[in-house]
Amino acid sequence: MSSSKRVADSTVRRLSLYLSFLEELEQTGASTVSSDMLARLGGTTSAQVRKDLSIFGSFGKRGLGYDVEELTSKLRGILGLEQSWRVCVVGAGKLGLALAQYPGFAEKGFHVAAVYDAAPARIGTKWDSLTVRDARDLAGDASAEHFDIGVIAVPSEAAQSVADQLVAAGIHAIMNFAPVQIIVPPDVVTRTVNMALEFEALSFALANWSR
Amino acid sequence: MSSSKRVADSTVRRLSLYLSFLEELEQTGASTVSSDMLARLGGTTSAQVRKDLSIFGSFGKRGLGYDVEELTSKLRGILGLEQSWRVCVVGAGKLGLALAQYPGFAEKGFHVAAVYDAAPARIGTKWDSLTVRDARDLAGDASAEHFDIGVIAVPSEAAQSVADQLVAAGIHAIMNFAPVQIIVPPDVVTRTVNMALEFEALSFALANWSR
DNA sequence: GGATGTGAATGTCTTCACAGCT
DNA sequence: AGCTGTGAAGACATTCACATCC
Repeated sequence: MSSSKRVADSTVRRLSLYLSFLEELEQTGASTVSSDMLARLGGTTSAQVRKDLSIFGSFGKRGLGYDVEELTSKLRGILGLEQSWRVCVVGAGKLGLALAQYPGFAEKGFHVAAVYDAAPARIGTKWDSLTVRDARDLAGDASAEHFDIGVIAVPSEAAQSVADQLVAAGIHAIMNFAPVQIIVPPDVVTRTVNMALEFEALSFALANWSR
Repeated sequence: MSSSKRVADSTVRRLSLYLSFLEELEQTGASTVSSDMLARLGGTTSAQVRKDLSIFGSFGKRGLGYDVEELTSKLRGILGLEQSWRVCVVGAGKLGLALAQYPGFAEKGFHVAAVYDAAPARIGTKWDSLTVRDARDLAGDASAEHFDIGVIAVPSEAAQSVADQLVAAGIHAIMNFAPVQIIVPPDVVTRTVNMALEFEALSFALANWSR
């Protein structure tokens, strides 16, 4: 329960995966699921599944497994998906657009409340119900609109400066899509999704295929 | 050299990061760099940097550090970025489009050679110099065009089936952007970029902020 | 019987600290 | 003196294996 132990990143990722399987299972009408089943779907071991879940409590019944509906809801709670988060996207290029419009995003409770850009040509553009705002208004808007998550979808050169603005605006969680490392104060959480990095990892694997 | 030791994923990611810093440094004209400098830029420790590099050889000079140009080229070699890889993208939606057109992609040696889609409405569409092909031609084209990397940019439901087709076409490296786990034979490398997962990790951090 | 929850053992990655080269 | 390269120690994550409960 909101324990003080630091939870490993890999654990959180797996919990997310388990949740997505559980949501599929719910559709099929399955009422119960074993750690072994979840492990198979997620490419881990049953022991791993049980360890992951045991960090947060005892959700299963020995001899039976886990109740699909109950575990789903527990995981949603743990991952903070019961509530809806207010997201502001900075950078109204292709990526920003894709994010703001991606439907699976809103479904999971990530509500894109605003989009900002610095380029005059983009400011004022309408996307569905959103109008691209002037990036300079970010700090002012933030206090009233209380954004939870800031998304950086600008070119590398501008990324750190945007991060600084987001932090100054009181945002404590940043998702960074620019392929650079971002520096933030310790009370701000950052994740960087760096596609170049991912492709280079594939390249490495191919180049060293000879093992 | 091309040793048989398994290299940790986290190490490969950091090598990628170091490389991108080195490329920046080259611009500034710096001729030498210390592990401590690289560590600062990449958010690790100097010991970590040295360990990472030492897996592949001794590239530095004691008392001096690393030669920027030399290390850059070594890392390119290790990551397989000296050669250019032939990429085929399956799924001509927003994401596929963004990838095919992203300039930094070609710069790094990832050459998008073909784009496929199953929807008749999209087949034949032209993007720059690329024409969207019929997904059913994938297997046939592959033998002649020798794709190195396949990119899955289709909805979840279709992802596994596309993966199977890529594998059947003789492709050994797959980058998956669908938010599902993909199953492939052991001689095929996969990486999944799952944005939902990343956002849920942020959500988790926010929800457990109370530490 | 069947499957969970969990200490103990194992394995993997990171950090320390220092010898050794320039 | 300065900074690398690396064995040893430490921290962390995963797997084993079994007592425990349905």
